[in-house]
Amino acid sequence: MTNQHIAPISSRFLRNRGRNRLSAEEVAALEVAFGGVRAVAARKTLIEKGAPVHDSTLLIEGVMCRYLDDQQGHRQLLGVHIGGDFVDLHGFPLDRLDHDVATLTEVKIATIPRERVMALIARFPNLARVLWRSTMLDAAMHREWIFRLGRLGAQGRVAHFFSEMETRLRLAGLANDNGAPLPINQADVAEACGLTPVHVNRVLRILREEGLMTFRSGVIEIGDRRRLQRLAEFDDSYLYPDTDAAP
Amino acid sequence: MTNQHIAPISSRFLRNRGRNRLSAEEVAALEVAFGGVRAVAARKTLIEKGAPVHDSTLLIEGVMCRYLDDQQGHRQLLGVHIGGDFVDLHGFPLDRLDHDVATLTEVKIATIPRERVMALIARFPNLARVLWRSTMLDAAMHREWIFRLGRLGAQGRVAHFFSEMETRLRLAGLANDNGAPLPINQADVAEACGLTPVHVNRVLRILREEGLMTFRSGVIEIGDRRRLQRLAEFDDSYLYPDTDAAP
DNA sequence: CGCAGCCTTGAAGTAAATCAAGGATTGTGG
DNA sequence: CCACAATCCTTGATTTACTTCAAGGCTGCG
Repeated sequence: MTNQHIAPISSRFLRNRGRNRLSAEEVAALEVAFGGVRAVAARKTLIEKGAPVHDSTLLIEGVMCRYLDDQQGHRQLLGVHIGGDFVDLHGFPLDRLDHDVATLTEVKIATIPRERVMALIARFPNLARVLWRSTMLDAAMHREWIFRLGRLGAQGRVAHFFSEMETRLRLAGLANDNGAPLPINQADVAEACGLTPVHVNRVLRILREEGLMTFRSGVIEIGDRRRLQRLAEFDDSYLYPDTDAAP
Repeated sequence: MTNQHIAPISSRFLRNRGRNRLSAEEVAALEVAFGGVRAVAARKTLIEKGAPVHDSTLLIEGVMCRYLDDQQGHRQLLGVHIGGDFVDLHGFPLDRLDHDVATLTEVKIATIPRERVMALIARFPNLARVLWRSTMLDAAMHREWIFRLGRLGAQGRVAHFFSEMETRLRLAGLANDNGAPLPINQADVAEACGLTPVHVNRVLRILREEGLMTFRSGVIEIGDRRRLQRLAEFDDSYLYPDTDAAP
């Protein structure tokens, strides 16, 4: 099923998060609800904590993140988003956001005004379920991040982070034979894993020397998936790959 | 507004998570959808990871938790639930659960069969939004737990955990002048905060000696809320207290 | 060429884990 | 009502993983 022609904006969402769950009519209604596609530079905060939610933002291309700052201004990443993810859909039922949303790379995004989301889900109850489900997938990832930070050591955390990202990129159809492209730096990984950049660097060296994986120039390459996932205590079922992804 | 008479099962949910957002008709429909109230002993796993979701469970009284096990069987708590919380509503759009759900104390619960939830939200789109919103509040708490584990030291983590629980208990109308009752032990706190029980004990002693708070016999007492919240970097806005709680 | 951003490595310091032992509290059966 | 067990809490000594501080080396780009 190629949605690319009939749904240029939402095709990756459909593949990544909503596959086989929307009718042609629903896809068409969703597609026309978006405003135009917009480009945003890397390292820009798009939405500030506390801001009222007027739109929902779909990430089409690039990498974004959500984060909370601590008192010294150090970030804790709460999630990393890739093409096909809604980055602030959870703000729709909550009215305002409880954290910041920023770009990590240059991105292309499209937005839907809040009222149009309201109208869409009133007209298509099934679409409401698909959108709810998408926010629940983010919540499932949140839970796994809690596990990662609460129970794993530095090597496990980094291994888990990259296991998740590589799996998601693959499920979204964004990985290829050369690896999975994730153009972020070691400091970003540190902010995701609750570690210092220095220590992430040391951990990456160990993982590289052990042949488990490499992360160089923004590309993830898995060397030994089995051992990497054992170290990470990683089980992809929380990404619901069987019910949600490309075949 | 006292829902206790007209909605004996869902009254605390309404107060805690859905206040002023449901019509009398919606409340009545929700109330009759529940099966009977059931008691469960302390420290029982109610729902296992991977289990298909046939019902949604509302916690009426007592304390429950969600958790993931690591390879040595040590738990990481993902959330703690009090009266008025749905403990597995997120499983409704996801079909199966990605973690375990267990009781920490004796509890009273009520369940709604999945099909009835489907029928209810088809009939009352507003109820769908209120339920979605409730799951989004859990996600907001997840995010704060990620921050807690990723950016705070042991004292901050424990202070943050108890700040959250005390606030939630108060918003749910479950706290009183003697403090906020949370009948769990230090090992549970350790599993929530990603620490060892020994270290939680040491941290609690410091917090007690500094006059910030005490936690004894399952009761939280806040000594100096301002300083506790500064230590915890705690800001209650993620609990949406203005829009959601008792007046 | 020279600068900026990012990565890498070393040495010293520290927060929390681990290991170990006892003490308090609650509940229970004689 | 007391003996005893079970559970939970408390404290000390040692070890360890990660941070912090510091410096230098790549790589790509204007």
